[in-house]
Amino acid sequence: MGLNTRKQQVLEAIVESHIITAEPVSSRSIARKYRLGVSPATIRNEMSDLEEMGLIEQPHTSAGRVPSQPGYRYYVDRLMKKINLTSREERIARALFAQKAKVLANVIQSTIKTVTQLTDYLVLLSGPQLENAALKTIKTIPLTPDEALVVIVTETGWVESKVVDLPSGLAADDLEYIENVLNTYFRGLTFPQISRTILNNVYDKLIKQRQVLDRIMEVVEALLQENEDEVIYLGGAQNILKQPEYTDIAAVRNLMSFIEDEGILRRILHKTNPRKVTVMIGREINYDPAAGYSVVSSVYSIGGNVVGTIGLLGPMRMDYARAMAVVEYTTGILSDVLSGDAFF
Amino acid sequence: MGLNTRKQQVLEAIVESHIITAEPVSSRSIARKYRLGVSPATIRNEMSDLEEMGLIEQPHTSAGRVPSQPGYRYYVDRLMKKINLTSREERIARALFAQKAKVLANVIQSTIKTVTQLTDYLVLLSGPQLENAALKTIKTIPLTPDEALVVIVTETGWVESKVVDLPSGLAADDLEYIENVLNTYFRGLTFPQISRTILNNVYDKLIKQRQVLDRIMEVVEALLQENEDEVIYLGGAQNILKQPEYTDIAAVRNLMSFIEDEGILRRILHKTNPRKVTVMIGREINYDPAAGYSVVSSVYSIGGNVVGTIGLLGPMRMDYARAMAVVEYTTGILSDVLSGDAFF
DNA sequence: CTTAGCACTCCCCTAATAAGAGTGCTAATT
DNA sequence: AATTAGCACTCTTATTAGGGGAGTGCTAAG
Repeated sequence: MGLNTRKQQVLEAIVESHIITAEPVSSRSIARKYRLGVSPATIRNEMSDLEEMGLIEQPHTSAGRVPSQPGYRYYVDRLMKKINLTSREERIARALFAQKAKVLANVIQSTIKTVTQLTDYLVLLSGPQLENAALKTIKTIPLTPDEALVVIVTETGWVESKVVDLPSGLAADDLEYIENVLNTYFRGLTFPQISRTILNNVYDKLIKQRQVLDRIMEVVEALLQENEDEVIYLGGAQNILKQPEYTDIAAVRNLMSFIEDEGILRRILHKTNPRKVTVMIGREINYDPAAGYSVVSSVYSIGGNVVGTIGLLGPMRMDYARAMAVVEYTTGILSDVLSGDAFF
Repeated sequence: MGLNTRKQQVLEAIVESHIITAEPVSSRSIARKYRLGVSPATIRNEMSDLEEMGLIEQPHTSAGRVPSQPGYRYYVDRLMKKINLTSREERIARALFAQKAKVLANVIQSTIKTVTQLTDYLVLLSGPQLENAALKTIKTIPLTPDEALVVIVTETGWVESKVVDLPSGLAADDLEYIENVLNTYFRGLTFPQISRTILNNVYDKLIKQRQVLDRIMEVVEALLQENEDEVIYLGGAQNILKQPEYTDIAAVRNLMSFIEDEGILRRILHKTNPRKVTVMIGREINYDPAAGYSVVSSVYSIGGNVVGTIGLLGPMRMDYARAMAVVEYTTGILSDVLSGDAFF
């Protein structure tokens, strides 16, 4: 779509104005606020052309224009200038990640908190997945005669724990012995490697304690499983009520009902391009109830391996430049924190 | 307030009808649905009296009547019949608690999930607090040269963990030695006992590793602190949109803004009577923005010690009987689970 | 004491009207 | 040939007015 300079300027003005005001944009307001050096009548002619091209549309005969989904797409791809967070905002974001603890729940919580402070959109957070992390230590802590806590530590400093049931009549020594064997055989391996290949090997050494081992492997697998199922965490639901499109309850309900479907959210986040910040606009999301929304997302990684995604969901009228800056920056520091290259 | 039988019947009819319909109740609808054997005119006379007593009120001259805050109070205290959950509902609730793991995050999550499934109100959950739990084991797991995971297990099977920074140049032996000393001295004591009395004692034994000990005690105290600050967890925010009073966005915003203030929620839950299910109606909450809401709450305990509260927040027009049954039942099984008397 | 009957009040829905914003077209201007 | 001033036209939104209806309060009769 080859647009001459002025058409581009008009489209840009319409998108940016509508992002701010959430109202249809009139020719006169463009002439006033963006000095294009032409009269409203000229702008009206350009608008008429842009509408014919499908880049903008008119809510009704005598209203201003609103960007269409292709219009936003054109804007994001060709007109929008990339922005960065202010150094103050970057400081806020870094401060929230300053904790060293890499317990899943903590990291998720601070990430969501950070991102909700930086935007008024709904935050979608997937992962992090342990799949590619190498095991460092497995520890067991007896709790009761028939329960023990299994703690798993990865090379990347990731800590997960879970309570397991033990078969009755298990000596304390047994547990310790198992722990030793597991540590010897599994150290340095990733979880898929553990569960797929070496398992039989270890079973031989531990025939006596097979039942316990089974339980512990169940835990390891459960942890993996959780990550394959990839729970999606949500945040900022209050925030999004600040957006003017959610002034009637029907819109809120519609939003709520569709974000309750985790499967959909997962599918949406999975469409994120691992190599750059991804923007999905309206129908591009490919899911009817989400037609009025957009998602800006970016992956984060541990030591180069993608482990999760941060997404921002908002109305199509999103501040794309800002949303992109936020997810880019937060996935960046999250990757650093998780990879252990923290710069604090 | 001595009400004759018929006045009580009329009040009961008004409250129960309004709880169901959310609309003002007319004399005629009472005569039709509740067979009191009198005409609407007679009921109107009674209503007039009830209004004079302040138990019901009229939104406007030609509307039916709506219960007032004292009216709900009278109903809850004197008219309402206590109900129980159906056995099917009880099964649902128990199933969700069937997991053995007593990791804080898990218990909180299943509790909230359970209660949101049983009601359409907002769920407030405080605690559980470790304050009164006796220590069973402290374990340390080295992660990196300068970080370790500290795991604390209580006699009640409670597990908490946190990552601590270590001073540089600490030998692995040191950590193990500290662990031993701590376990020897602290086993069986509650956290307040630990931090208040014995501390100096242990310090003598561990002069060499004082720095590490300081760090570990910081963690113990942080855990206590967290519980003194008593985080309030929320659930069911979507649920409450089902209530007809929240069909306009202003009501939703009002609700949202006041539940964002954790201090208030904490104060409200703290007013729960530890010996029975507590109902706070409208202005009884003693907080202006909450004047239109009610809270039904009940505490739960570990081995007889109160450790937390479950509350349901909804419009004044709440189904009190049901809400009371829900919090009573869930705090009951929660106490059992936490005290280790699980009956599964 | 109860109740039928009726006037009265107030809400809520609908239709009608006015005001306003913005366009599209035409004709004049550069 | 492109731009623009001017104006008629359209559609929305806000306001007002009126009718219908629900429900009460009062009065007088049972």
